[in-house]
Amino acid sequence: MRAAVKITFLDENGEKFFGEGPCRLLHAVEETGSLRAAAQSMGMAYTKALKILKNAEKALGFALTYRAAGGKDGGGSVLTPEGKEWLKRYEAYRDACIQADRKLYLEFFPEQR
Amino acid sequence: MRAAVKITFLDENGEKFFGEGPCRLLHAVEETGSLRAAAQSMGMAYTKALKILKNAEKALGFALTYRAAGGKDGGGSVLTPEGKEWLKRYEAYRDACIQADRKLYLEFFPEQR
DNA sequence: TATCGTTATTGTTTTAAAACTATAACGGGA
DNA sequence: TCCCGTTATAGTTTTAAAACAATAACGATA
Repeated sequence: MRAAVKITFLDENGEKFFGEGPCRLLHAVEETGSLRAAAQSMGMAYTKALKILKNAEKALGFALTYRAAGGKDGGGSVLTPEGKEWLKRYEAYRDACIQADRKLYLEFFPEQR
Repeated sequence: MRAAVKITFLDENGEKFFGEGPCRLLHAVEETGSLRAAAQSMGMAYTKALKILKNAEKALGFALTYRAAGGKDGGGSVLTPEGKEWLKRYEAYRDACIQADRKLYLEFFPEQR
């Protein structure tokens, strides 16, 4: 038995717009340079990946990725500077929460390992 | 914008078996004395409520409720002593996590609210 | 101007969770 | 022995999310 902690960001309407899914998606975009390839690498439909990004960018008020169609290789997607910064802060906060909650777990459930 | 933290307990197979839903359900059972009435008060199907309890009890290895059919009022459900104790510890741990994570939020996102 | 692999949009199909329905069994008490 | 409202179980129907499919537009390059 163990406890899992999940951090999710909500907009002013209480709607989720960022969590582990979008986080992993952004990393995949960084690695592949393409939203389509990123979605595919996660076993996610492209339409869903695009929806996730548009939704998050709308809530945040800035672009997480710069997406371009056309060009020599057909186009592609890259993280914006703001996107990189947001991703870093999200992960730092998430990890701090996980660490803090794990410590609390040992206090509240000392008999569990 | 705000961050929400969700605490979930997983069994050895990584399957969720306890979180806010089951927690609220147990409180409703305490208040109503009936699993059926508890489910109804939450707008939840009885079959789902029963499934939740059986699943959690199996993972924990002890009964959260004592359920009886028949008798003067048709029967009913009450929390076992172990169920009350588990509920109390879950809520205490959950609240400690929420408080710790809220404090961290102010550190990592000081410009928000 | 034709080609390429993207981004973007729309509509359909699958799928899995939840809700719903029906029915049996329980067991005190009238 | 019958009645009551509950627990318990099995099967069906709804519903919402996700996956899938099809198509248009983009724009640098040859």
